[in-house]
Amino acid sequence: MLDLTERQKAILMLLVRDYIETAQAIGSQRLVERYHLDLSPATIRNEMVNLTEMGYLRQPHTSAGRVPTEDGYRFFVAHVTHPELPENVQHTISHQFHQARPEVDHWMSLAASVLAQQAQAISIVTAPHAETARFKHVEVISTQGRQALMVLVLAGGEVNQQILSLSEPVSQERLSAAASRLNQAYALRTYEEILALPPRADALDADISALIVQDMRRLSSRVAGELYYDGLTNVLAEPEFNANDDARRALRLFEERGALQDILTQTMSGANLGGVQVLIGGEGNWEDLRQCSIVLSHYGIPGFTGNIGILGPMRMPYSRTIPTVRYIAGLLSDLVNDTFAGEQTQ
Amino acid sequence: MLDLTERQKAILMLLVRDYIETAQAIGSQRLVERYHLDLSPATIRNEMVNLTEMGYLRQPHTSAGRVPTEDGYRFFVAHVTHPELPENVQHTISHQFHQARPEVDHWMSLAASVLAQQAQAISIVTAPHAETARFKHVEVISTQGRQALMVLVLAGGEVNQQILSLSEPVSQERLSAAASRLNQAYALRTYEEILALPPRADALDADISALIVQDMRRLSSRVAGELYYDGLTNVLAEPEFNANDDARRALRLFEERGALQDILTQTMSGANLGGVQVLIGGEGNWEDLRQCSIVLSHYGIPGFTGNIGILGPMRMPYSRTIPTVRYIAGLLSDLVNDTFAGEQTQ
DNA sequence: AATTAGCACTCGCAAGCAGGGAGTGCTAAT
DNA sequence: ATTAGCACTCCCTGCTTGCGAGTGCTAATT
Repeated sequence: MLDLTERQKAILMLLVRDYIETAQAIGSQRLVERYHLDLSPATIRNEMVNLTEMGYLRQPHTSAGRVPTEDGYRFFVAHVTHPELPENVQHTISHQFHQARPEVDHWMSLAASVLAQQAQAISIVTAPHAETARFKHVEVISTQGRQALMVLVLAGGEVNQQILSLSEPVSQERLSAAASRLNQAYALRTYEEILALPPRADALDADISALIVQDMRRLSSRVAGELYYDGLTNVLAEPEFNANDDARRALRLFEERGALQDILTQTMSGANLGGVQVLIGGEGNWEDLRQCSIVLSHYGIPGFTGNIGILGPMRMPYSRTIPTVRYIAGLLSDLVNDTFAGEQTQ
Repeated sequence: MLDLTERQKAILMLLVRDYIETAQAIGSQRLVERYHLDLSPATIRNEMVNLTEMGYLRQPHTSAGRVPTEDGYRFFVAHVTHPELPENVQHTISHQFHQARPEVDHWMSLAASVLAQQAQAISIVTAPHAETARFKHVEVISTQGRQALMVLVLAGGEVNQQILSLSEPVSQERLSAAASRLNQAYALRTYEEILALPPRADALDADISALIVQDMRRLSSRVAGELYYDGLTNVLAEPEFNANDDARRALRLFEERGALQDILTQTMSGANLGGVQVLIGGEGNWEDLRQCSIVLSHYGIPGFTGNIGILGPMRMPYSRTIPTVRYIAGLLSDLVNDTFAGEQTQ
């Protein structure tokens, strides 16, 4: 990447651009014609040989045009200018967006749906997730006999419900009283802080408390909130995924959510809030993504963030996708900021 | 369907069975050989002509074997015996199932995943949903400034969270007091009953109350609880969906959840609790499902039910799928019964 | 020394064609 | 009523062929 001449760079950029548009191997003559280059095809060919040797291009077969390699795409993404999204697109998106009902999960699925539609690919959105879970509120509701439903709300609005099996039937009054005592005692504490407190004297309180701690521990260990996605069918239309079981393997990521968690963690670990990360061809780590790219960004406020991104074919219109992801991430950040900022900085 | 001779019926059943296994047009000779019929291929051919005229079979092209029509599948499903699931499969399933964590949403996604894996198709599960929403509990949690998070719990355990924008900042104490008053006043009422009560005197109470009613109205109008599904990639492996955009159209149903709601409503409206409904080829109503079949069942207890089912190619091993759906529906019913039965009958 | 024209060569792809095979419908014999 | 026999249909496969886009190399040009 260091030793590319200006001309090589120009050729590479044009070629990748053209290939992204047309999905066909690009030949020297075609390149000269489409972009009115002041060079002969033969010269282009010589440079193509160089670029191929350097690993930026490859030939699907002898006597075919050139196609970008993963490194070729990486170079392209690193050097292409990502324009601001056009005004009218920004308006369309923000308009769709402000029709959201005031439920957090509706925001998320709306963001997923708008992004999928804009990018014509699979969108990935995770709900905002607090880095350290803090207790906000618990409610225990008797359902029948020894069963009760525990609703645990964390600071930041994550809600978790769970069935609680008691050793004997307990009245709603006693359950409410216990919840109220715990609310008092645990307000805004982490599960570690709760564990450090003296154990609850009352047996019922202790049971509920144990479940709270177990729940909070599990939520703390998660790296992201609930997953939303949309646009699966967009990607099935792409030529590289037709009749190809690479597509199946990539889609299976969504069914084994663990894998996706891994990817999110590893990719976003070093990223700062505004930055968009691009993961091309699985980067050698994820075999199932060999044909795919992922464009990912954080959103939110420090300590309370989610992820938003796109999964599509490696041949993806990055110069459009990246600004789109960035723009919608910005909208979500604003939303989180308006709604939750106070709580985290208290 | 009335006027089929025993022999015609036997031929039709065998042919459908064979086609489901092999996905290839079935010829007369093949049928005789595989099933050692005591008839000549010519006789079979004559009967095939009849069955074709009656609309149970068709030829992909002249001089090819026969393939079932939608009516052919319907006949098959109506007349095939659905054996009990083998003991060991039952054990496997119920074992996987009892490892569920005690959260309702985990049950649902586990059911979806187990079913998808067993049937090698797309599973559909909706969370249990009360026919009439009854208020159980509300909690209002201040987040920052004028924003608050309202958590509404319905009898039956459906939980809904929503952002509440107040006209001015309100302390957590006042919010809790208001919630407590409303909990007292609205316990186990429907939204119609709440509307019939005298309006709340306090302005804050009235605001929250309005949101509760709005939320409950929306939840009441829904026909099913939250949707879970799994196994999308199973179906992409089927030959009829390769490089075929019918597959895309069918999968898009999951992204436009409205369509799926329609299907659930219309299909299950008349069905009783144990009964499994089979929807073949979209039944003429859903163009997008022309190539697909859906096997659906209710589960739950009267007044508090969900749906569970399978979407797969029309060429589906019904005699396995149907018992599997039935069995898992039974498991879910037991679970709902154990956890929530008391509440609904109170 | 860099660029380019010229050219032989490679290889995928589509079209065309032949042969085989599975399966059919019809007719006549059983 | 059933079946053997048979001509016919049509898909599928493999093979050949020609075409075209594109390459790499060499020698000429600037």
